[in-house]
Amino acid sequence: MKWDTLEEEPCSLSRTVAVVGDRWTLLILRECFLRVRRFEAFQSSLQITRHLLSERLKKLVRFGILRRVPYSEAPKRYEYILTQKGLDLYPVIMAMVHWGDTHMGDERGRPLLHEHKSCGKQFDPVMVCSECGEPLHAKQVHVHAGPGRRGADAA
Amino acid sequence: MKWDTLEEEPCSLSRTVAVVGDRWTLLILRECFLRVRRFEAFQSSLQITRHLLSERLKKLVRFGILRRVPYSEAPKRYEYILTQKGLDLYPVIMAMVHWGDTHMGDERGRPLLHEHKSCGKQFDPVMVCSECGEPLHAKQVHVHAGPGRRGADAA
DNA sequence: TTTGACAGTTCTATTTTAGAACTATAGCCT
DNA sequence: AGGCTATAGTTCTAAAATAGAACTGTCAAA
Repeated sequence: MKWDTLEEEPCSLSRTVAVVGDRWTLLILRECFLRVRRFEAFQSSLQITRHLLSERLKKLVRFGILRRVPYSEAPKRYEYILTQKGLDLYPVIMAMVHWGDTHMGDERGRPLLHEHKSCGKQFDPVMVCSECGEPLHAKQVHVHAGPGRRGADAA
Repeated sequence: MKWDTLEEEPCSLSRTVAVVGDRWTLLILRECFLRVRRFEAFQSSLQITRHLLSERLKKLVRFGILRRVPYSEAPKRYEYILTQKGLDLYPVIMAMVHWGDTHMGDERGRPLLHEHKSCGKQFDPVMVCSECGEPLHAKQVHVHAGPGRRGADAA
């Protein structure tokens, strides 16, 4: 498959996967949510090659997930900050973290704990229905074609 | 990075990414949630090479996300069915779908609509705090090290 | 006995990624 | 002035993963 055309498929998952569906991009986003913003900081905490880091950051900027903001004029230096579009990826990251906590843990317990500032408690993320507020389960969901769907492939 | 060691890192995101953090795996899981179960069905709807499909299915079985269940004795044929561990990935997939709907849509509207059987309405997935029920936003969450964390890297 | 469906495996060519070295700008120290 | 360090990249080659196509094996139906 040509991954550049994936983002044009009539499937929202494909389009998302085209942008954030690779290992390094997801790990870079994790760092972003942990307030990492600079090239060297990403590089040293992830051990990603500088080449790939450079490329992934460019891609995230191109898709409007990160903004490249100057923080020094001489020499010109930039840092990478999540846009609203990027912040909106939080549920994706948290859903993955929670799955990892639940199914990939070891005897030592969770690597990270999350505290909700609003209520002060340690929490888990729960995905609910926007209409009735009940937790979502795959079997309770019926999928049907929407307006953005041509006949072709499953989406 | 050796991706085989990623699953042992003290970070739940890394561990999840090690298993489902590539393009094809995520697309295969989409098909699973759309009730696709057989090799030929995955292959023809995804246009994935048979080689990679075979490999990814094996990996998903190895990690306990899919079960390989015989549906014909002669000739021996199998289908791939989500386990509970696999079903638990639903929030990950739905979070990605929702982000795609929100940020990667085109003028034609959504490719797919989701109806919640429990309440009968078309819905969006919303991620909320398990303790107070409020929608989660990155800025309202404070992260701190848990018991499964050694000093080393960000997680 | 030939065709077709299904579930893979095997092969080569292309693309991506890893790993290391290199470039460029500028501040700071002596 | 000359050299060291910090930051943010780029460039190069080798190794690994993926694409694309062909092949294998089992069995049923025509």
